Amino acid sequence: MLTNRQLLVLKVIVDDFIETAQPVGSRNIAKKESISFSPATIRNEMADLEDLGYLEKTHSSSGRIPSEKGYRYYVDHIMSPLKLSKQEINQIQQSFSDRMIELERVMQNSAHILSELTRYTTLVLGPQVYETKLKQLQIVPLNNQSAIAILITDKGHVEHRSFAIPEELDQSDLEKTVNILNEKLSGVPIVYLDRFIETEVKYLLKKYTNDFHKSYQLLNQALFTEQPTNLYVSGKTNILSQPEFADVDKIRSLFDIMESEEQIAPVLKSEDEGLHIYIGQENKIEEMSNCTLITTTYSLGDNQVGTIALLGPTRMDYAKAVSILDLWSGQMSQTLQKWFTEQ
Amino acid sequence: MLTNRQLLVLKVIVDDFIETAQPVGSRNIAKKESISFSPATIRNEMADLEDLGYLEKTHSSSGRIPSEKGYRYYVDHIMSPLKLSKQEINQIQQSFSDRMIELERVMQNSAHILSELTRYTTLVLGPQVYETKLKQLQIVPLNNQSAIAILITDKGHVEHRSFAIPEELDQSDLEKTVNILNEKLSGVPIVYLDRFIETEVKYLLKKYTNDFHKSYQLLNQALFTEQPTNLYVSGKTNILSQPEFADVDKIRSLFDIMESEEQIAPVLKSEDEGLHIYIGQENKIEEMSNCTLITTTYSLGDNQVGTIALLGPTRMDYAKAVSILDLWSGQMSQTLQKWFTEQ
DNA sequence: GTTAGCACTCAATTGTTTCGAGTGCTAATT
DNA sequence: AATTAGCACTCGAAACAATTGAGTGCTAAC
Repeated sequence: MLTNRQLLVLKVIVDDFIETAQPVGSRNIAKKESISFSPATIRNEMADLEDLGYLEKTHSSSGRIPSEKGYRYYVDHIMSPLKLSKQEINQIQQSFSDRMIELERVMQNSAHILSELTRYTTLVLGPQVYETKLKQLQIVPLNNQSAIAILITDKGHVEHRSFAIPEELDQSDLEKTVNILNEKLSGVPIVYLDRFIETEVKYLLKKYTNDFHKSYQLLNQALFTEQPTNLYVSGKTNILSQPEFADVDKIRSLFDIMESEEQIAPVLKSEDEGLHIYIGQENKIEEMSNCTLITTTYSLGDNQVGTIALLGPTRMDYAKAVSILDLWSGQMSQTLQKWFTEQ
Repeated sequence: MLTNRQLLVLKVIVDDFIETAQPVGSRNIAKKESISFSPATIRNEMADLEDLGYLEKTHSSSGRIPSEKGYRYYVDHIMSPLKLSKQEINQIQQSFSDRMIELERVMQNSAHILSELTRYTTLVLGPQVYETKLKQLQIVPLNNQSAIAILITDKGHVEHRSFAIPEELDQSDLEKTVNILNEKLSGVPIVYLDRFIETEVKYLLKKYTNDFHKSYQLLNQALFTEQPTNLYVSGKTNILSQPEFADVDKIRSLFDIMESEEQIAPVLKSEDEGLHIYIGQENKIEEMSNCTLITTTYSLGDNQVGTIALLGPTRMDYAKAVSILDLWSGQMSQTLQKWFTEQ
């Protein structure tokens, strides 16, 4: 257990290093208002903190920098949430106040604003639309081999996928299946699609089509191919202005990661509810091992529906990042709630 | 006018510098097989070429590097197209041989393969679908204020846009307009949409709706808002492995450009038919001033429908890049032709 | 016209020195 | 017993000099 003074010293060092990116020396610490003891005392404390693993030296006679364990302790026990400025709060709130026609646009916009405010990279995983209803389903055959399925939800989300029409499905069956789907599936909440198809649609297909199996296959191709990810990223280049990324190789590997949804999306998807901080090596992706990822989820009612994250150097302004994410996720959840109950 | 020997020297220097990224000295040139005269002679020629502006020195006793004018001359008068390897040709051809359900996927795939082959950044501006027909138009009202328009072309391209429904448009007019549009516009070639609306649709709207103006406004909102750009970019990080981009600031500004479609798309859109090479300062975008952009167009029949481009350092492998672009654009045009006439 | 020869240039590398911010330890002070 | 002053020591960073070598331009010989 750390003494109060050790706590104070650790806090000052982390705060200073977050600001300046330079190792912090005892003399500089002693100059701070909050510090009332001499450099020598601080040196002793620092030596202890280093022994305990909270601090590191870059070389034998340098000042100290926080270790990952130090950041972890800071985040868990020391840091207090930052009070955001009115302006910052306003900006975040405004990203919700625009007339939201499409959820997509809100997401993109939010990502943009958060990356501007924090100067870190923002990743938003769009909502899993549990409660949205299928406003309309359209299957449009393009020719004999292929067709396009278009799903429109009542919240303005449009999704389309092309797929191959099963061979040997005859023309009349195709038409019938398409008609049945188009007619029957409108207005069905997405989560119930499975069940609804089981109970209502299957029976119709059996009744009206010649080759039930082929028709059913068509249906599955149209509705249940690939789960689309909806990841919005903004401020990718922000991370370039951080001094820890002066090295082109690091930049390259990090960018390659950020470019590929397939690698990032699963990480965000697997998040538990609430706010999580992954410091350095704690990240599951190796290329992020000198970054910190802060994630938080947002929800609709009791359902967690999406994730938002900030990616920056381990020397991140944790207090600010956390405050901003908290504010956003609260606002987002609230807005979703309002939006989904209003009409 | 350059002598043959000057031509040869210039060619050797450009080729060597493209390969090594190092200033080329007279001794090294003399060692090449194609060179049968001494370093001293070469030095004289190089001095002349420098006076003429085709070569530069990085400092007073360094070897020479090509100037932008030198590259320009090389590209215009010296370079001969590179014969591609069978493997390279195969890879490009294969990107067309997959069963093309969606044009989008072909584009994305092509961009990927070209960036792999060249190690430069590939930019593809998708086809302006002159000849495609509207397979289906759907306007789906979400609520009283907003609706979504979905356009599906017969080539599987899906486009959607949300828009606000004009206020005070009464319910019955809305329904009627939507019905008329949905019914009448299917199968109409995109280029004729304007005309078709003038001749066929306007008259129907006038006849069946109460407030023609509002309905007509609705139609315009649905069909003619923002022209969506369809830009596919691949291999953005390739450029990071070029030694000329060791500097983080340059990287940053270039990446910021590449992130924003709004800045890139117009450049590609404005291209004249055929192959164009923009070396360094010739680029319209300042941040690209130490890059070369090679663009070429592809076409359907006589109509130029899209553009593809490679972005790399000025020290680019011009011969290879040009050969690859030529091959691709030929294949693409051919494929489009086949595809649009076959059914 | 070509080339050998030579003095000259300059970036890059290496080694040396100096500087200063910082440490750890010990002894004096509170 | 805790704190602090004092001091020797460490080490990176910056400044400077010396060395090296790849390259040039020029002149004179071939």
